[in-house]
Amino acid sequence: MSINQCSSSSSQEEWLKNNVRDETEGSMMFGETKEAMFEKALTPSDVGKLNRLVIPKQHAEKYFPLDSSSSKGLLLSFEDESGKCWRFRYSYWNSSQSYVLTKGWSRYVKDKRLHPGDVVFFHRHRLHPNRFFITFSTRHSTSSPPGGGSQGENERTRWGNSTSSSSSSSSRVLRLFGVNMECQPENDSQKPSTKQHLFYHTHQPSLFF
Amino acid sequence: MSINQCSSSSSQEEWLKNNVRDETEGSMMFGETKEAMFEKALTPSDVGKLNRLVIPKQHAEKYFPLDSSSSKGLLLSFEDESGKCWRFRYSYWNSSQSYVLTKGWSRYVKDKRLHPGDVVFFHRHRLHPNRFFITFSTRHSTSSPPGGGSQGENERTRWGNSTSSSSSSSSRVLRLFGVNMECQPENDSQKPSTKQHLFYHTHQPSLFF
DNA sequence: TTAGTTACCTGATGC
DNA sequence: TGCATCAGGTAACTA
Repeated sequence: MSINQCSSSSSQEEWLKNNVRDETEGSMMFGETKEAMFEKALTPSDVGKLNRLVIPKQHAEKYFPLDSSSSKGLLLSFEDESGKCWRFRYSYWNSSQSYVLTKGWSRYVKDKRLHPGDVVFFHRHRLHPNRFFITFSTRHSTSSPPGGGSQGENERTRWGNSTSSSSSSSSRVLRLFGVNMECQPENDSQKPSTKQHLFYHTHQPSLFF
Repeated sequence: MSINQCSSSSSQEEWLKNNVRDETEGSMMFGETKEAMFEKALTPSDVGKLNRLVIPKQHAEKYFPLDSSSSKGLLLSFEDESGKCWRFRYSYWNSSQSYVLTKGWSRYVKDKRLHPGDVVFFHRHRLHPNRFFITFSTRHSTSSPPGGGSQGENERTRWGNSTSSSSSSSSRVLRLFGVNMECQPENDSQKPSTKQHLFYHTHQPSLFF
């Protein structure tokens, strides 16, 4: 049913090569392999109980077009900074005239501890445009998680209070890390151990492009 | 499409004979004619806006098995305490791995004024296992309906606060009455005039087995 | 337009 | 513990 699939055949070496960092400031260059599609500053609804991410229409129609054969929605796969595969149901809601990621999205939000104001980035492979990538940056990086659960501490981009749903020019960042190239068949295995609602702490470095 | 049909050919006498009461306490005996299948204490969702009854999987698979030819669901018919026929759509929801009664269920809930904690009983005919019966008991029987609409006043079983979805041992009850053996083609004719939410009043004796 | 119906989805829970 | 179940939801279609 899904057109794109997270590749599970790539060697770790290949993946590292593909993800070599590029620190060109103010651009969305990713060496030769990745191309930025768009990013979105997360709204409270995007990380709340609605379990869905609204994708700005302009980007959705450009990068994830739905034709009549996929009017019921698609299953899209995205690799995260560790190479892990996340599958999201993608569809169009007639009632709100919006494109959304639904099933699977809430698991991602929880796993990454995303909060309003955090930004998610969507990229694709230059040579294989159906191979997608997702990463994020946290809005604030000064506070720490109470349990010391932080897995990294790189300071990164600062984001203003803008609530605009997308932008494509203020990105810096770009780092390397994370190595597991396995592609889990499903993402059910990662549940956060607590249900704390501590906003705006940095949880992961999440820097990889 | 429906396999079972409420019988409309039985004489009233036959029906009365079949429903002779059996007051054996603590058992689910029903004379010679009816066999208890299962019962369920209704949850708020079972009587709320979701318009569906979740049937515990063990009972569903035992008594209402769905094969490939009925994967789209079945129309099941049940006779109530008055001999009236109720038809419910019965199907399996892949997403939640649950068996449910959908279409028709909300009409039954409204007609019988069912509330959370009330218990519905499902039985079948010993000699004709495709002939099903449904009845219920109210959780509390001390208060009266506001409009004085009670059609009977037999005190019955008391139910604890158990929220377990099913049980098969705590039943007493068993009475006789009600006589109409006609099987209405559809149940659209009985809509309650109000949407009151007065919990736990006894509405009907609903005792007939 | 609304209510009813179908078919999705998810968190909590218990084993 | 992971997994199966189910109570409680949502979105879309339709009459």
